[in-house]
Amino acid sequence: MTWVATSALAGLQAADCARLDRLAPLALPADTVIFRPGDAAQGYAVVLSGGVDVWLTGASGRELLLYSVVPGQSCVQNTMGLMAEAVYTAEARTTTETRLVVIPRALFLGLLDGSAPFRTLVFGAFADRMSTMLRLVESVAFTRAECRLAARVLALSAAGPVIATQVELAAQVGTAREVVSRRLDAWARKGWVRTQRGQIDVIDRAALDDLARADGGNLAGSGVA
Amino acid sequence: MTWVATSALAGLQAADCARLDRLAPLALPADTVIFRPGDAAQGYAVVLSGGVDVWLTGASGRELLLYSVVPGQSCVQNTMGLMAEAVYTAEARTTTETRLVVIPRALFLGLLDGSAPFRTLVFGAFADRMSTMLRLVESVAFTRAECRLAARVLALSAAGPVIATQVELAAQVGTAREVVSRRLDAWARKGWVRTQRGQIDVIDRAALDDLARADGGNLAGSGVA
DNA sequence: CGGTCGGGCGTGACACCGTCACAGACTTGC
DNA sequence: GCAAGTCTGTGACGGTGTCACGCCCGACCG
Repeated sequence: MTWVATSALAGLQAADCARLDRLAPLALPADTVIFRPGDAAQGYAVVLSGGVDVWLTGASGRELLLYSVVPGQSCVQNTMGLMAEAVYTAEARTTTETRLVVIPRALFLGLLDGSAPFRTLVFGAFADRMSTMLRLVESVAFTRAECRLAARVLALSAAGPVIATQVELAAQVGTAREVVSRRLDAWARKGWVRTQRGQIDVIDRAALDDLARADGGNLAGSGVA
Repeated sequence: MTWVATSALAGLQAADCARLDRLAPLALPADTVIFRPGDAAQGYAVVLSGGVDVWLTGASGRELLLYSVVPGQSCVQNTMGLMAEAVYTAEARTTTETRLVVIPRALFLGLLDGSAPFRTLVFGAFADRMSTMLRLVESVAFTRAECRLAARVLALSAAGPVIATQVELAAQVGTAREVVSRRLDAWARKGWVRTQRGQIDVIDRAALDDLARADGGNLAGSGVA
């Protein structure tokens, strides 16, 4: 039952693995809040199975999906908090039933000092997240909501029809529900999708893909030119 | 002339300091491009004097100031590149005459492995940047351009009148020049600022501060309510 | 079976924003 | 003083965020 052996931490030295294996994984139901803005970091969380979404919430209540943590990954927000005494500014919620291990602060810092492979892992994860955040800034700052929505719908449609309400989609791409409603309606009129309550069937994948790829900066202009 | 002694790296062990001191600082004129999107990271850059701004450029050519590197700090983009083999997605330019030291990849990785204080420094810097990026996402995603502009103008006005063109201000807050023009004009009509070509005098600091603090999410609504 | 309630959805109004196009004003260099 | 380049103002227009409102559907209940 050693969880370490099947995780990304399997490459560590035997002694370190043994220490980690003494930690008991947590089993959390879907939609559990793991931390909220203002909480202090307790430890380094590694997701073993399930999934965790990390959200940013604006003053007006609008939300934006920062990133999704999949099994094997950990949460940057944790890392930040442990390294720089910072406080969470985002909220993390499980998306499904999730098992995760929390490496306590002291053990985490000890491993960072003593284990080169662990350092590589943590640094790499951190750097990856940073690069994700950069792309996020880019898309939010320079891309139209319609393009972000198209990209999101495409991503969600990988496994059959998209099961999501407009409110959920709006939060995921950081826009308002009304915008989702109007865009979906426009796509449906063009025959790109079929919409029902809580579900979207993608019909013309290529059309949505074009939209998602479009810089989004000057679609208005490109229509004219 | 040992630059290390006067830098943030002064706390390292003597042997490491000596190794670092063998590196020759670079002197760069203002407005020099240090790296561009697509470049591979060469080393870990530490700014000794002057300043470096890091910009994101959208497909439409619009720009957004990601962060400013001040003396003593280093550039995350470098760190990312060194740790995760990533390439730059942003552009860095000196703002004034700048002295900086580039720690080559090998030496950087060696220090990371061997020196706990160096690790603390690098991790801390990285975590700080991450937190800056989070705030940036938040402001770009949830705050109106007018509020971001107010905040920026206030920040720049700390040392007397703001010397900047509308194009520069627009890039710094990630909006279009025309928006800057219209907002400044509106503020001027309310008596909050006085504008000249390339210069802005802040008159009513409190008014701008209110604007900058406003969530920006629902100012339209608050005017009505 | 009708009624109520709540969540999901559509839509009009309106202000803000990004883009394009263009014109006037100022600076600089000759 | 003139020309070129830069900085700035402005109108038009479509996309976006917010508010307000009403409809539809499923669930639950008497």
